[in-house]
Amino acid sequence: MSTKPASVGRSTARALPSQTPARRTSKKPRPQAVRSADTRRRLVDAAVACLSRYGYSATTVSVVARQAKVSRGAMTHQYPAKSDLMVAVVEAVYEADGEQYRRSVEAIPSREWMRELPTIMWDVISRPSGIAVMEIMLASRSDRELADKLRSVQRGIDVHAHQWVIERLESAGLKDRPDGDAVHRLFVAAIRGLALEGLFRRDKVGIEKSVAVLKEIICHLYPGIGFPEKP
Amino acid sequence: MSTKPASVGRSTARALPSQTPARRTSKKPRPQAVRSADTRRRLVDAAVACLSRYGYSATTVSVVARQAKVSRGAMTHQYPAKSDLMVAVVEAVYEADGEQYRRSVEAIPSREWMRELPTIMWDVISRPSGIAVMEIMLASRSDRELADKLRSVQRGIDVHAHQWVIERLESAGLKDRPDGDAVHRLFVAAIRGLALEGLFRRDKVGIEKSVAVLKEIICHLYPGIGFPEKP
DNA sequence: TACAAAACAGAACGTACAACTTGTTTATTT
DNA sequence: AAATAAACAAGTTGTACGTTCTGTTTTGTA
Repeated sequence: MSTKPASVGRSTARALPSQTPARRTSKKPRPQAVRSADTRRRLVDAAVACLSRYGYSATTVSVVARQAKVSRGAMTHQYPAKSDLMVAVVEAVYEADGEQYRRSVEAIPSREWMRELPTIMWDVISRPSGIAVMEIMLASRSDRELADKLRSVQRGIDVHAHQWVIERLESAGLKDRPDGDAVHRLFVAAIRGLALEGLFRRDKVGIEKSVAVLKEIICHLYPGIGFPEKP
Repeated sequence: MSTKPASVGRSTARALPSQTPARRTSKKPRPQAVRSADTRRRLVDAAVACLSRYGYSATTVSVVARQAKVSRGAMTHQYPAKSDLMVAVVEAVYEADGEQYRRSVEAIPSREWMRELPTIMWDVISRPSGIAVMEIMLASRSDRELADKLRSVQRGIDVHAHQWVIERLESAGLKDRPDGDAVHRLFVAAIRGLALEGLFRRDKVGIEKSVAVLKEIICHLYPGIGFPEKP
């Protein structure tokens, strides 16, 4: 019989080691805009770290708050629901990724950047932030609320990425292939897959060899850019 | 204060719609071996379906049991812990995958199978069972118990796969590249990545185009197999 | 037929989690 | 300086989950 709910003990539920949030000593008042931005940034950074290291379901709000040295209350104030934090992560990562792409390409002699594209993509996608976004995407499959909030963010991101490559190609005097979108999607997928495998192998060298194969392949697919010289 | 555990209601916890397990009417006794195998097979099949559709954390033991039309008791008898079921899934999938590879290659004229390898790999890896295994691997990152149980299963699987390709190559009179392992890893990664993307796009055609690019690439990397003729 | 063991059924338990709630401190505005 | 609002802190609650437990039915064996 159990129509009456049993008295369930939760006596050990509050076992967090009483992390003391970093206490300020300075007397100068910090503007609210700064405080908010700082709290949010720390939460997003901590979330990326947890997601990339432990995966989505192990990334609980409590763990993120502790890692970020932010109280649960502050966290709830900035991101009322867990999904809000995850959306913030995706937004921040995409922004940072775009910046990183731009800087990487600018740092390379004009005609050679295409050959280095696989390495550039690897550097961006295999980062913890890349893994974090992948985890969030996977999790959104079983979380309608998260999926809905992500929909608006995700819209148009991949389109821009390929468009950007096309412009770069043209400014180098090269024509894109008719199936250029398929090639681009394939490269992203390949590097995502390699990054995934990297989560389970400490063998970095083997994966770097696969990225090198990608560089050879891109020279086959776009003969105009020439083969990479052996150093 | 809360040293005394609060009386927490769980009155709505057993809200499952009272799924009646399929009741037998036949009088002939079924051997235990058959009953066990049937229960296990149904649980594994249901787990694969849930994993591929909803992801790991949404694949709860209750959901799997209901989907499999198996009682929770029967489930616990066969697979005491959730991780045991997941290990069974991985074992079953790998076995089925190997069988599928063998059959696919045998169904193709000897010198052409290499050109079709991307399609063959796509057919195997992008199946629900392939997605399910990926989900389990990802989940094992934050579940030491699952990771430990998987370690013994996973050992030596990828090695066998590449070894198998090498043998096939040699029996066709072709020599593998010195970086053949990197190529193989790259192809698996690419198809995994494409399969992942397929979870979020209904655009099957676009992904098929990417697989077609893979076929072109493999002909570049192994010139001996010739280019695929346009039909 | 008797008895043991496997397979099954489902309720009960403890816990971890996200969300909610209440109270306190710090910054901004008037 | 007073009032208001933002930021923060932490305790509380409901619930979903994996596991464990107790009891029942079916199959195998002596």
